[in-house]
Amino acid sequence: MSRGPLLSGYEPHRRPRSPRRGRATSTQATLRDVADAAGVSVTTASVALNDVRAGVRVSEPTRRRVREVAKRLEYRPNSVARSLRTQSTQTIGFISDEVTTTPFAVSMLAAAQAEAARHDQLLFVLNVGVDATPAMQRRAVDALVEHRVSGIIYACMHHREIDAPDFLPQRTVFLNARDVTGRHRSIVPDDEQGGRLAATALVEAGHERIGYLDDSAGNVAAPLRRKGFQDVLRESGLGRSASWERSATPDVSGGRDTELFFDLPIDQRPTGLFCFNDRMAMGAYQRLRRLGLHVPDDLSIVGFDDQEFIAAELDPPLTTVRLPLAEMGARAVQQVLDADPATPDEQTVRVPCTLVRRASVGAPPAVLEQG
Amino acid sequence: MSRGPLLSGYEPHRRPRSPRRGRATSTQATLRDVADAAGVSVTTASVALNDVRAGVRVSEPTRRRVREVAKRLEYRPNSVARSLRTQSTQTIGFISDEVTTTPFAVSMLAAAQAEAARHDQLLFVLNVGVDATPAMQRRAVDALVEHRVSGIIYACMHHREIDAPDFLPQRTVFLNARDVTGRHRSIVPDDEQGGRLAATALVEAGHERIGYLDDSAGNVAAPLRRKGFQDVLRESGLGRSASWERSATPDVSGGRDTELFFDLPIDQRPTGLFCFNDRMAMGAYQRLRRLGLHVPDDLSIVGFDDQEFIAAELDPPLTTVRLPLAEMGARAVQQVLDADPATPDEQTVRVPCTLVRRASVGAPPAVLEQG
DNA sequence: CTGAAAGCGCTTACAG
DNA sequence: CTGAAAGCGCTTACAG
Repeated sequence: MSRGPLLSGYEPHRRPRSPRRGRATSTQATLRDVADAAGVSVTTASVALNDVRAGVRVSEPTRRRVREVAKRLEYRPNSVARSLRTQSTQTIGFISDEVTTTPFAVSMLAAAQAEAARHDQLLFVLNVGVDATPAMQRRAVDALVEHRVSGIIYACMHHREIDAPDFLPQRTVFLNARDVTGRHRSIVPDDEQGGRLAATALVEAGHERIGYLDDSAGNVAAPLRRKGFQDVLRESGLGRSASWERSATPDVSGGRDTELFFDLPIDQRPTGLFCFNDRMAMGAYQRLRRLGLHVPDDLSIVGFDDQEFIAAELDPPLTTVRLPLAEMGARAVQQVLDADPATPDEQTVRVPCTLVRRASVGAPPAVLEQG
Repeated sequence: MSRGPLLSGYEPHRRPRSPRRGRATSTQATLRDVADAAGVSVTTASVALNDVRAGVRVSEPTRRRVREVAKRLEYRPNSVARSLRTQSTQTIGFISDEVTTTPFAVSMLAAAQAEAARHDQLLFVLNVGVDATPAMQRRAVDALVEHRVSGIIYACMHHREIDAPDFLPQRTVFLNARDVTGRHRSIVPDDEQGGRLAATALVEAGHERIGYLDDSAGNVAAPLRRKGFQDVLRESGLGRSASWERSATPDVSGGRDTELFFDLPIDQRPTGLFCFNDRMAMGAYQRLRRLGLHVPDDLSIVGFDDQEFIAAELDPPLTTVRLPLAEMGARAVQQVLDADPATPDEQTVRVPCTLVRRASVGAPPAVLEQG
C-alpha cells in the first residue's frame, strides 16, 4: 500500500469548512485528515494511533490501515490540542540564574533535558540574570505558567540559598539552591562531604600540615566545604593554624595574588593546600611558578569543581572534587515529575561529590619530614 | 477594590459543567471565570484583556473592571488554548549538537533565548549528541514539530557543514553550521576574517616571521582561518615557510606536545605564532614554560575563541580572536521569525569576529631583529 | 468493534 | 459597545 511519497492523492475531505485548503503546500495533516483518508471516525483514528487498549478497542486491520494512512500523510499529532484536552502539557520550565550564560554549570541543564526527554517532556529554557529584579523573575515565571508547564526548575549557577518568592508555583524545585522558606524542594551538592573528600585525599597522601585557601565572597558553599575539611583534620588528629588559612576572591587572580605560607619557617609551612575552587587552584599554580616552585613536589594542591578545560588541563593536572551537577539536574526533573510531595525532611536533597584524582597531590617534601 | 488576597470570594460560577470545581485549591482561573466575576461575556473579557482596538471595542470602565477582576483572580491566560485557536505557538525549538553540554558555545543559547524573549517567544531546548543517529535527530525534530514550534534552530558547537536531512521543517535555520543543500538559512562566524585579524595583530606588532599552529582534526574553520591568515602575510609582503607551520589536535595537549620551531637557527625562527584555538595556545604556553621561555618576550602568541576561563586567565593573558557567538544566536532567532525567506545569496550569513587584545603579543625579540 | 458528541480555553468574525 | 456562536485539534466518556 505504498502509493508514493508525501501527500499523494487520497479521498478528498468531506469537511466543508475552510476553502483555504488547497493542500498544495505543506499544511500539517490533522487527525481528521487521517480519519477521512482511512474511512473511519476521528475517534477510531485517535484510538488506533494511541494504542489505547490495543487490540480490543479497535480491530487489528483497522489499526493497521489508520497507521499506514497516518504515515503516508506524515501525520504529526498536534500536542497543543492534546495538551488542551488532557490538561497536561508535557512540558517543564527551566529558569536559570545564568547557568546558560556561564559555561560553568551547564551540565545541569544538559542532564535535566536528557532526563526530561526520557519522560517525554520538553524543556522551556529561560535565562534570567543573577541580578534580575523580582519583576523580571516574575515575568519569566508568568510566561512559563501561561504555557502551563507541569513544573518549574529554578537553577542557580552557584550553590545558593534563596528566599523563594511567593509567585512561584507549588511545583517548583530549586536546583543548586536551597529554598529557605521550605516551601519548595531543593537539590544541592553535598559540599561538606566534598570538603571531607579533599581533606582525606591530602591526609592519605601523608600530609600533616594542610592549608586552606577559602572563598572571601560569601558563597554558601564555603563554610560547608571548610567544615568538612576541618572535621577530617580533627578526626585525623592533625593540627591547625590560623596562619595556614587564607581567603580571597574565588577566581584565578584570588589564587595568584594571595600570599601563601612561604614566609613561614620551612618546617612549619603546609605541605598540602585545599583551594575553595579550581580557579583559585589555577591561580596558586601561577604563583608557585613565579616563585620557582613546583606542584606537587613543593606543594600538593586539591581544587574543587573539576571545571572543564581547567582542572584536567593544568600542568600538572589538578586533583579536585567534582560537583554532581549532572545527577543534580536529572534529579530535579524527577522531583518535578514526582507526584507525591516529599516529606518535610526530604525537602532538601544533598547529592554527594566525588574525588577526581590527578597529579597535583604527592607525598610531602622529604626535606620537611625531618623538620 | 482590594478585597484581600488570592481567590477571595466573587460571584459563583454560572457554569453548570464540572462539579469537580471546589475552587478550594489553586485551580487556575479561566477567562470564563473572569468574565463571570466581572459580569461580562467571555468575548468582552477577552477583548478587554487583550486591548484589541483599545477604547473603541470595549468601554473604558468595562475594560478597567475586567482587568481588576483578572488581577484579583490571578488570571493567567492559557497560551495552550490561545495557540490552538490562533494557530501560532509563540515557541521556537533549539536543537543543539552538544552546545548545552559543552560550556564552549553556550552563549549562543543564552543570546538566542534573550532575543526570543524580546519577541515574546519561548525556547524549547533539546540536546542531541554530535554522534546522534538520524533516527535520534528525527525524534528530536518530531517532538518539536508536534509541539508546533514556529521554527527550529539547529545549533552546532563547532562551525560545521551539514547536509540537512529532509525531515527538517522548512523554517529551520542552522547556527554555527552551514547547510550545504542550500535549503535552509545558515549563520556562521567569519573565520576567514578572524584569521586576518590574528595575522594583522602580529604584523602590526612588527613580526616578520610568523608561524601557524593549525588544527589537524579537520574542522571546517581551519582552512578558513588559515586562508585569512596567509592572505594578510602575503599582502604584507612577508615570507612563509613550511617549517613555520605545524598542525596538531585542537586541544591543550596538541599545543603542548607539538615541537615548535626552536630547532631552527635563531634568526630563522618565527617570533610570532597564531594558534588555531585558545586551548592549543594554552598548550603552547606550557611548552614554552618547560623550555624556560616566556610569552611574549620570546614568542608572541595569538589564539582564537576567547574562551572563557582560559584566554583571560592565562599568564600572561592571551590576545585572541573572539567568535561572535552571542550575536549569532540572536541572529538565528531573528531569521526564524523573519517571514520572508532570504534571497538565495543571503542564505548564509557570516558574522564578523573581533580581536581581543591582551598581553601575549609584544614586539619581536630585539636580538633577532639583527639576525 | 465503532462513532457521535462534548469539551479543554481561548479568539474572532458576525450580528445586534 | 456587547454577546452568542463557531471552531482550533484533539481525547474520552457514552451509547450503540
